[in-house]
Amino acid sequence: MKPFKPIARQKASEQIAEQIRKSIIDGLLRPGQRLPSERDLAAQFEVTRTTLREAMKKLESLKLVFIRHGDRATVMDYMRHGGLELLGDLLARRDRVNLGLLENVMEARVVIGAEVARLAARRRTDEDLLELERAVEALEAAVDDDQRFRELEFEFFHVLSTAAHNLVFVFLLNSIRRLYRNNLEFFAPLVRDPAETAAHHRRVVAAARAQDADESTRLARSFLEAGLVRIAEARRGAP
Amino acid sequence: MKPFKPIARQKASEQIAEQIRKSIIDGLLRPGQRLPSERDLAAQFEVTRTTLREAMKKLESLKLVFIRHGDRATVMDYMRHGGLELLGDLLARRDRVNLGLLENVMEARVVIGAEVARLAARRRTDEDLLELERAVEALEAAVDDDQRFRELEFEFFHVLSTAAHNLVFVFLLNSIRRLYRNNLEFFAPLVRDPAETAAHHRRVVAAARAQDADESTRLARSFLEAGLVRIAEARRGAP
DNA sequence: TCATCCGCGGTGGTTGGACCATCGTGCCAT
DNA sequence: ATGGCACGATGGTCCAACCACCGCGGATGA
Repeated sequence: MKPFKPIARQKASEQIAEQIRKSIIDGLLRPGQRLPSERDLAAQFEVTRTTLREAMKKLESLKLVFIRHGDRATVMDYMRHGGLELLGDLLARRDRVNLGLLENVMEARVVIGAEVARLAARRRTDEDLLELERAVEALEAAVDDDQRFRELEFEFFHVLSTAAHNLVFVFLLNSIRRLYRNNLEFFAPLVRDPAETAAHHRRVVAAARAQDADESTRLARSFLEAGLVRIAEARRGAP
Repeated sequence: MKPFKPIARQKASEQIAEQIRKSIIDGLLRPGQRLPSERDLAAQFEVTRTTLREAMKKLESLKLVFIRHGDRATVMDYMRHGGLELLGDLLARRDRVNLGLLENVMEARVVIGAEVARLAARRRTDEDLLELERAVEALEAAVDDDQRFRELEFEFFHVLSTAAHNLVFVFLLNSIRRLYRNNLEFFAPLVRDPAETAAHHRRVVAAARAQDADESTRLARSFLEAGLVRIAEARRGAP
């Protein structure tokens, strides 16, 4: 199908940020530890301070380092300050941790998805309902194109979270979606028959139409829990 | 007690990022719209490109703009790509939205907190239990110092999420904690009697000790739902 | 005529070097 | 002992130039 994938052009500052990020996540750089000065680091990486600084700003926004004018950067404890953006990095490590983490993601997805389905059924406006219909119809029309189907399923979840009228869940699902997109290989066990999936989502929309919150919750929960089980099985299958 | 609070020194790049960020969030800059070139923007803000660029990188990491080498930055749709970091900005707007958003946050907090309590009761190791005891004891010892009590309660939640052995919830609560810390005024309705709070958390620890997941969930849920009610009441009280 | 190639202007990415602002420290005067 | 000051280290900003990439339109050739 698509034997080639786009090459990853990476900016110098990105590469530097990545090196330091890995060092922190792998524990080589410990919380509280102070990094060398920007001038020193720039010399070590053989780039200008400008470029080095861009990398540092990135790490700062990930809450991996704390930067203060007049003092050197110090490593932060990402277990206490890190956000969901770190999941991608943690997932990509090829050791034992990642499969368990994958299960963790699905675990969270279950409770979040169930709640979103509940709220959507309870709060959806007529307009939301139209959007849901539209989204699920698009889904049904794309059962033969895996890649397109996947994108449309993302779209469906977004519409659903919008119908739930809770921005927190919208943003939460944005983060999870990004994680999913960037790590399709890992989430492969989740894919199931598109037609079956579309039929399920159709039932969720029906529950939303009927404003049946309990049914909507139940549907979403069972669907997502099935995914969790698949991930867990895949984990035990190849640990 | 503490009549003075630290002044907020703000870097030029921060101020610029903030201006653009607000323009995007307020809808003045719409998704898909292309920003002026870095050179133009730098001239408009009367700073160097270096500084302007730092601001742009910040916006990029917030998923508010998309930057590509050789082309101008384009505004992204934060409803589709934004993460939890945006909640702070959305909350701070003084119009009607923020109180509803506050309720949304607590709503999410309820389901997340309940699940964390459930998992913690089920998975806590003996070591986790020791940490929980330690955390709740520290809490009980600080019932007279509101500020310290608040910090220790954050610590308790962190320990609890660690005991749940699911990194997703750890990071999730990190984000919520940051939001809470940066917007204490808004969350004021949540504060209740420290002794009462400590007693409740003590019961959660007891449930974790007994590995009684249902009881743990019930406790956390009722506690957090009470908070949600307070927020909702405050909203109706002063809309 | 049409498709391909190529160059050019606009734009983000990087460089090098200078200067400003802030922090911590230790010396000094009071 | 206390407060003020000078100094060195370090992050923040400035400046000017050049490199790398994108889009497009005109030149080229079948």
